[in-house]
Amino acid sequence: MPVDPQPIPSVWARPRDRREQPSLSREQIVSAAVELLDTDGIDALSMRRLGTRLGAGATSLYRHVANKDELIELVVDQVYGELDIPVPDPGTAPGWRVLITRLAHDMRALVLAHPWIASVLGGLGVAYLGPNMTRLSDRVLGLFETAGFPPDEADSAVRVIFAYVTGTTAGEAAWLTLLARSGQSEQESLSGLWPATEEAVRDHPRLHRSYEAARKHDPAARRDHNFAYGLDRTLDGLAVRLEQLGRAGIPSGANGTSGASSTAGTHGATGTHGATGSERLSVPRPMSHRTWEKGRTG
Amino acid sequence: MPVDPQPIPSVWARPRDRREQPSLSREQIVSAAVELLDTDGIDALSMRRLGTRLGAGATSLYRHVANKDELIELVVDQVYGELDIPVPDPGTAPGWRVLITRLAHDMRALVLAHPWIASVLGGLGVAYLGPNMTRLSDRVLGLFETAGFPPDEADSAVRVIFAYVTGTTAGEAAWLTLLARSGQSEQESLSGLWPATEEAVRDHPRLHRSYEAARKHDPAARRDHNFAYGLDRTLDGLAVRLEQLGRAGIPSGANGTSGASSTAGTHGATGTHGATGSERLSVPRPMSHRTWEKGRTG
DNA sequence: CCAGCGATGCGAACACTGTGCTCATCTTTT
DNA sequence: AAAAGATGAGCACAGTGTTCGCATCGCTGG
Repeated sequence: MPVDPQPIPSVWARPRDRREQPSLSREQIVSAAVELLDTDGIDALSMRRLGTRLGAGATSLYRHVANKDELIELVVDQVYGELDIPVPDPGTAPGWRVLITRLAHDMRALVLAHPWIASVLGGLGVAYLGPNMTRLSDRVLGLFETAGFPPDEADSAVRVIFAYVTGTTAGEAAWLTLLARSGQSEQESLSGLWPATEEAVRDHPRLHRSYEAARKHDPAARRDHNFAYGLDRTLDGLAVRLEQLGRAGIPSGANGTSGASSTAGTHGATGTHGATGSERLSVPRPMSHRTWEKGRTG
Repeated sequence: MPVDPQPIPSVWARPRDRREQPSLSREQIVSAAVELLDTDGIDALSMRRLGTRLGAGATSLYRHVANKDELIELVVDQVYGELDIPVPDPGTAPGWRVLITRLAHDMRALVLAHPWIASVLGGLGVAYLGPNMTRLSDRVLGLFETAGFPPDEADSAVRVIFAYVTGTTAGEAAWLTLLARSGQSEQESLSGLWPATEEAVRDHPRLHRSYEAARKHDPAARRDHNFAYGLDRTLDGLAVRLEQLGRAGIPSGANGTSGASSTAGTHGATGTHGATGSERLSVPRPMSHRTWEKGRTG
């Protein structure tokens, strides 16, 4: 139910207070919040608990932070600030692929070190205008541009790896959170879940075999492997595109090495391409599902 | 603070009641919950509201559902049930790429139709043993296997596109939720956010230019394009791998066409990433940043 | 030096939340 | 018909985010 129009609330849109460093600063609050989140998880973050943790009353925090949502925006940006981002150094040794690989692994490590981020990423606006997030985006954008992506496409490329990393790590983080809550080891938990798993995959032979095979390996190592595997595939895909672009900017048509690649390099129009007959797929087609008439409010 | 070991709670691990269809059934509850979520969003889902919506008392629901978390597990699986999954039909017309593309677009449409899923995906366990989720996984697994992936690798391949799709759509869904809450159109919201955006990207010329360029296009079309672009890149990457596999099952090493592709085809060890010496990155390492010593209030 | 004043901290209060406990009612089985 | 068990609902409890009004602190101007 759409309310009457009002500007979207965001920390970064709201002007800061005049006073820069009062006795209890915004920075202290978000740092304490991160600490609390890291030690006790997302459910433990309440304004009251955070207040007492700071030796302050619960409601005092509202002098420095408008909302709990706003606090979380700040907290997320602070955590992203822990990343050191590879600078695009044109011409010198480490290629874009190495740098992006390193960054992706660092981002994963970051999320796994603060698993509560997973619970929060999907709930908060994507308007990530925080200073650390913008810095990250800008640098990676530059990295892709020096790698050879035209400026308007580099943005799309950045989104691809960000999507992959957050998609994978969100699932991992959720699992790790569940694990921490149960107090069991990863092996123990999986063993405890095994009967239910076996029951659930009874009618799905392929999945059953997959789970069975996975059972024989160390879970953490398996997650590491899966992440690296998917990252390599994604980077392969970007490399293919880069190769296409390198061949004198031919946007579509004859593909030399890989499978059919469809999307054109510019916005707005879908690409025409080889003989796979999937041109409509580059653009959202109206889904033929009963899902549609249900929820579309706007 | 690990609690003493206790089995991980999951709906699918708990035995169902003997009684199959009582007057107020579990199915009714989750259907009503989906309805409530679709119309009023995630914040509107409370047990009391859901109860009154069903003409029942609030606490009556606990006879059929153990938790709110459990309810959400059920709700998510029900929504995933709306997907019709392409069956792997070996030899016949539509190739794996077309089928996966269609499925990915369907999954995106599904999440966008139920944007609250984004708020919930990261918070809930990955132990998706729900019947619809297992069915989906099994079919897609089969699809990749018939495409040419060896069984132990197909699982990793499935994860790649799932990660990409959920990663992208989670961000989109969060944005759409924010939008719906504000009651503005996408254009209006972006315009209202523009001053803050310009301020935030002031010191980041590349990002600034990117935002500026994006401003000239229809936001929804841009999101569509970005999704299709990333999906094509991801599929390109998988196609490359498939090609490698096709060349007589060389698991790693000599790459013919694309950039360095490294990960070995088997589980158990993380891939060696060329000469970067980044093996420590596969495991969460403590970050070395200024963020750390800040919040030490004690 | 002191008055003033805005910025800050905080207790009480409000409208909610998820959920355990208890008891009445209803359905099914013996 | 009687016994047994499943189901619905009210009450209560411990929390939650957030607002409001009041007390207090530190700094500024006279």
